[in-house]
Amino acid sequence: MEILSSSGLLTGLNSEQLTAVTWPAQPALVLAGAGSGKTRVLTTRIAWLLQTGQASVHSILAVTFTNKAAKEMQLRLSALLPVSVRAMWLGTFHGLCHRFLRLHYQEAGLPKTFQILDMGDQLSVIKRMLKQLNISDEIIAPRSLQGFINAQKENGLRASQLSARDPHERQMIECYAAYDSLCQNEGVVDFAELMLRSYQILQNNDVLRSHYQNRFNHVLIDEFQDTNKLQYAWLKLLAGKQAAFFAVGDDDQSIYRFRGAEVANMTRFLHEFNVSEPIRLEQNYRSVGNILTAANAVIAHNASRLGKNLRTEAGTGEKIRVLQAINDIEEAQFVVDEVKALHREGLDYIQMAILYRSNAQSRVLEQALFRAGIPYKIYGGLRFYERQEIKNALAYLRLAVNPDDDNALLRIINVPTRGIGARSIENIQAAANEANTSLWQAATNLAAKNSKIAAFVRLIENLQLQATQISLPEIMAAAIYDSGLMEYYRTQKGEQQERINNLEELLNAAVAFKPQESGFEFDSDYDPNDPLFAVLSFLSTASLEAGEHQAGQGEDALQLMTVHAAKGLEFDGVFLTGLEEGLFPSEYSMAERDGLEEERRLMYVAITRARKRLYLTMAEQRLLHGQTHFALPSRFVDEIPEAVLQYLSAHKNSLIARQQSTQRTNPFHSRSKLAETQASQDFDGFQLGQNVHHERFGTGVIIDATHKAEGARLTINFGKQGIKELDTVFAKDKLTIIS
DNA sequence: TATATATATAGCAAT
DNA sequence: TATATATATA
Repeated sequence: MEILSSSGLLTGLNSEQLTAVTWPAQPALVLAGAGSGKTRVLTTRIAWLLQTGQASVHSILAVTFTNKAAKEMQLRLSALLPVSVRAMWLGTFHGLCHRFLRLHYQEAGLPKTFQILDMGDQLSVIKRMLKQLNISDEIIAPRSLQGFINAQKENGLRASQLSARDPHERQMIECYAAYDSLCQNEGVVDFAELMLRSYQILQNNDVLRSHYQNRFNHVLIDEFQDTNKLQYAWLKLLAGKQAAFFAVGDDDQSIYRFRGAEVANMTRFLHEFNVSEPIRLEQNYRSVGNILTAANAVIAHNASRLGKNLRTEAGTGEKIRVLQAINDIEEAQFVVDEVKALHREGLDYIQMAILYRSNAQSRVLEQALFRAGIPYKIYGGLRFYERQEIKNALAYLRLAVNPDDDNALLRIINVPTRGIGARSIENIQAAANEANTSLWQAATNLAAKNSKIAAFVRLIENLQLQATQISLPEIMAAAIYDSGLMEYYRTQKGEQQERINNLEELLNAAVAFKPQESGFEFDSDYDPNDPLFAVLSFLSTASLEAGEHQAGQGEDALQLMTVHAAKGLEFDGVFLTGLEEGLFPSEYSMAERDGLEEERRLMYVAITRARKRLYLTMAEQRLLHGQTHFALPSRFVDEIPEAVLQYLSAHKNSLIARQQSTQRTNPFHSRSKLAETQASQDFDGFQLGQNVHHERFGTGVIIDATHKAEGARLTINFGKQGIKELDTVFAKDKLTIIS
């Protein structure tokens, strides 16, 4: 073991990890369980390849899904070895494709200043296009078209490669084609287009393809289970015949099917690369035994798995605490009380997280935390770069560098209001259609006749000029102040201080921005001293890292996020909230094929975030979208062995272990008084929120009811049996009220 | 043309 | 709940 002793790199690795890290230059699939040291394996392998001279920084392609993960790897790598990480192609799929397209914009048929559409931008382009084509929302819903287009692109398919099975689908495909040509005219690309465009260039351009295939001899991919068809194809194309394809993933943590991820890529990989057996990392360094028992038990309910069982050398630890609250407010209060108690015992807030299935659930928690004066930080939700004032300010900049961006123009032509109303905009659009030009071009033509349009044109022309002359922060300031945007928010009534602060924050971000660190590759075409270079990098970073902007980092604050956002993170204490049927698993998932398995994997991810202490909480009643919902505890809680659970009840801030129920199926059969009074309207002898038993469907809860001419119609959630609608006229004697 | 108010309508996870 | 659209009125 010469290498071992000569280098500190490999010390401390267990034998599974060592096998993975020092795997020869051959394809490998590493099946890495949660908390098994996956990131460590990846970074150590890269360092080892570099140190032993098997690879150079130029010959490595390393891909992650989030910017956070990419930065983490950069950081750890530079701690291991003094390498120039910037020269390495290490980044997210979208970040690397963006870099590629900026480098090869000519081959890609894109303008040098092309801009990126985020989901919101994409939706407005689609709406605008549908209006232009005179297609109403009822015939094609903008959101469904958006989903359709993205799904096709993620499968690597252009409109021309699709065939329709019915007239509606034919229209969707026509819209897809129209959308693509609109984007092309306006010089904008959406997220999926970044990938597809890069892929197609590599596929069609022999020179470029062989250049990159010769260059990369090691291709490493993290979170492989979340790759979609196109991403996998892109990786294979870049790897070529001779590169070593090193894939790390966990099929049990595949939670992005809704955006095209295919777990099947893992088995496909094994087959296509002739890998007989994956390398399994099953030693968990994160959680105590009880938590792992729960995670293993839950995930065992899934049928399609590669198979893996986590083990730990830590003790069993505490039991997992379970609480069912009367409603969402009480649930939040319980969490707050527990957080306070744990903090008093010496646990830092930053070591605790509250997780939930959907962002809408954060509100109640936030209020309770705010009242209690606990510092907290929310991830996700409305991100910094998605706020309207930020998007408005950036739209000025986008228009300045790329005047064909109609979306940007429409966004701010009358923000702040400058007398260009709906009528004037229609005129501009008509003129643009007539002459087949961009809106900007049409506006400049109309400026002679309309003084208000003329003023707007002058404003933008001035910004355009500045974009070639002055520095990024100065241009940003011009976009915010000269446009009148800041003044607009200052004089608007209502609480606009937040928006003003955000605009100032945006200015700070522009001052602090370092284009060299933005993952932009230097090319002879770009002069790093050219302000345009900085503006383009800044705008792209804003689109690609919309969520990463974080104020007050390093502060001791409780972490709030969705389970999706929590993937890859770990905390000493985790509160998993809203564990109710219909919410988690979500009701949408139940209608989809294999939807439940995906939700279960999500549950698995959630459980395995916790190191020492885990709480599972749920509410009998909660307010969602302004309506009261009733639900049973999530089936996933039932899937955890009772031996590792401890049921609690919340009473005046003190916890009393609830008498353990002998009924395995429903430990929560006592109903609260409050819930009853709030749902006391009578429906032929039944009430909302009541637990009932049906001879065929088992135990369920009444979630909705309507009066009928005779009797009433009840909507009952029977958990595993699904949601059923029953008429009391027929079903009355089959139903017994049990609470 | 700009603004205020009323009413309908869809609603999950995120690079 | 948030957002879009319609309608009224200055």
